[in-house]
Amino acid sequence: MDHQAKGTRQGRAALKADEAKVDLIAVVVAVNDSEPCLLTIGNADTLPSGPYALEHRSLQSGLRGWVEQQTGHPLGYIEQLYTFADRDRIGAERQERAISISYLALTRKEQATGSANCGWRSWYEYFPWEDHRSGTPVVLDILRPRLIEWAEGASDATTRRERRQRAAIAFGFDDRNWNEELTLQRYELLYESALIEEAGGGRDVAPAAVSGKAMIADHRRILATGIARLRSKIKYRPVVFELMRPSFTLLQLQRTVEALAGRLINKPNFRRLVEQQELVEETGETSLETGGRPAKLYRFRHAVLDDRAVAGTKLPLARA
Amino acid sequence: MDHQAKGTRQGRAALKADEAKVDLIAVVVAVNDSEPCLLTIGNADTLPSGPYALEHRSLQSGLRGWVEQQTGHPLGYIEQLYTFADRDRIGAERQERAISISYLALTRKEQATGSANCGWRSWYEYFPWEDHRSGTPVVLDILRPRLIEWAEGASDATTRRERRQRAAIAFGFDDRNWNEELTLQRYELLYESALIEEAGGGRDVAPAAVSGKAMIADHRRILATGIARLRSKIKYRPVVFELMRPSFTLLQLQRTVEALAGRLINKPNFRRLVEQQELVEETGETSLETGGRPAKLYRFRHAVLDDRAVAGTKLPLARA
DNA sequence: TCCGATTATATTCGATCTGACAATAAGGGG
DNA sequence: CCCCTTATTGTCAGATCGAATATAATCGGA
Repeated sequence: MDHQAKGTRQGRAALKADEAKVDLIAVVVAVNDSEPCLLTIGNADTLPSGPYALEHRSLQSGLRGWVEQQTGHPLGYIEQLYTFADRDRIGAERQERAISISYLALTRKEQATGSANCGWRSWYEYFPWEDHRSGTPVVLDILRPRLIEWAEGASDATTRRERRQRAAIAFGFDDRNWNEELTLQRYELLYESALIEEAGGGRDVAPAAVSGKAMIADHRRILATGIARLRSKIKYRPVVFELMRPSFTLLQLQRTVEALAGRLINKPNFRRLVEQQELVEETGETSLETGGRPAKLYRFRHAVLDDRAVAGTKLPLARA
Repeated sequence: MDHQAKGTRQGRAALKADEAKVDLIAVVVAVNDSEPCLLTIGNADTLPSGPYALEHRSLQSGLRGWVEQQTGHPLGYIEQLYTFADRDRIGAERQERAISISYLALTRKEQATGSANCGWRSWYEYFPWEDHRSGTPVVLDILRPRLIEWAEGASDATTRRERRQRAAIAFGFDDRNWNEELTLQRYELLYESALIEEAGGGRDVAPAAVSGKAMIADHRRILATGIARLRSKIKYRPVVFELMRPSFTLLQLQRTVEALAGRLINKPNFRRLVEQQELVEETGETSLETGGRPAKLYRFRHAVLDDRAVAGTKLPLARA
């Protein structure tokens, strides 16, 4: 972009100070045995990341490089999530600016090449309240009163009402429906109310089994962004197939969607929508591994164009 | 983000080279007299922008600062669009990296404070094929054969079929429906087929009345991204109200949505959805400026929480 | 003052979509 | 051969959506 204004207003030295470090950071997701998994590195709970460097041809290729180097995993589908400026970084090197560009990536676990210093964890370890596949999780019984307590603790009445409403919408209180796409809003509410480790000085934090595992820096927030994006996207774009093996049964496909959404789907309705949209075609083979009647195997119809062109695909996720 | 790996693999000098300039760039939209308008600066067709500087408290505040300084317009609603690395910048200052972070902002025209070196233009000057409010625009009769010609010009059959399909989906050929959200895909197709000025060396470009006004650098691409995002967002989040005066008639609201979407909406259906979602409330006054029966004036219900909390609002935009 | 032109507002109807449930088919194991 | 398990197909009522129709209120001119 041209900035004629800048050239005139600032000297060359001041301009130099405008530079910033740029980090690329990845939320890499796979689904195994109906469990949505996140790729982490090191012993700690850290997302793969690295600086955008001169030798990178593009932001995306830089990200692919870092992830492959740190984890041995080649990435397929990639999508930019959000860019933010890291604050609270001043001090280390005075007046240094850092920008983080985060991405969502989808793969399959088997595609690892090297061992590397990395591992997979269910993303529900970090967000125990997000898994509603076996009904409302018990941790919500603990979090709900504390959220209400937080809301009531506000000084003025307006703030109290606003907090109550936000909590009610995000967590489905007062017989509202649970909306699985509000993952980020829920995380932010728990952060604001200091119910999770990253938020406060560890004073009133609930045990990890309730508030979930913490992550380095703001990585858990980035993960929440990725989950929300993915949960929203599977409803109108055929991205699930990036997570599937070449051939699969319809129930396996359903279980994968359910794992991501964190809620159950009505089986016949799911089949109806998948079939009537012609997203898949039969391979002709069947799978006997199911225990009951053999299931037909399907493959993704690649005639369905990729993300950039397809519009209008939908997956049925019960609202009520 | 922590990058232990980097510290070991690269020296301090190499690390310094990883720094990049960061630009903030804004697509500022307002709607006046049923016309969606874009805020541009200078004589040329340029979006407001400026470098992310040390004195900025955050990316958003930096953007607000630049837009206000360059145009005299305070911004209300802001939303991050996309971050990209500018290529083709090497040469000017060797090995310099530049990152652009783009934002979508919504305002009203009247809110300008200073005169400043800026102006408003209808965004359909840049995208004549996007306005379907008076039926299919005539420019499409010119673009269609040229797009087909481009598709047929591919070397192998697979590419030809893929190009035809992409064009058909994006532009609604072969009695497909027009999908107003595919603004970016359409721009990219026209770019690939060298039908617009920014794409080629100006050899086979259609006249501006057909291919639309060009913009500086890749600003028209950023604008396309912003239009697509806005057209998508108005369907499930109450952002239109950022563009309305404090009180308005339902027809004014409808005309604003139509201006953004570039297509007409059925009037009774629009009213039904707006009312049953309780997005607005009557002010008690009426407007006599309509020529016929006076229209009730409404205001936005601020009880409806902002973007971060509300989920499920919908505006009716006919699909067929 | 009446009439029609214009626009706002309210109501109805049919097609489609969606969620919930039921029924049937095909394998394995006792 | 019966029973258990899972796959697959079918049905049905309610909600939603697009389109069209009917009624109300104001203005301007005959």
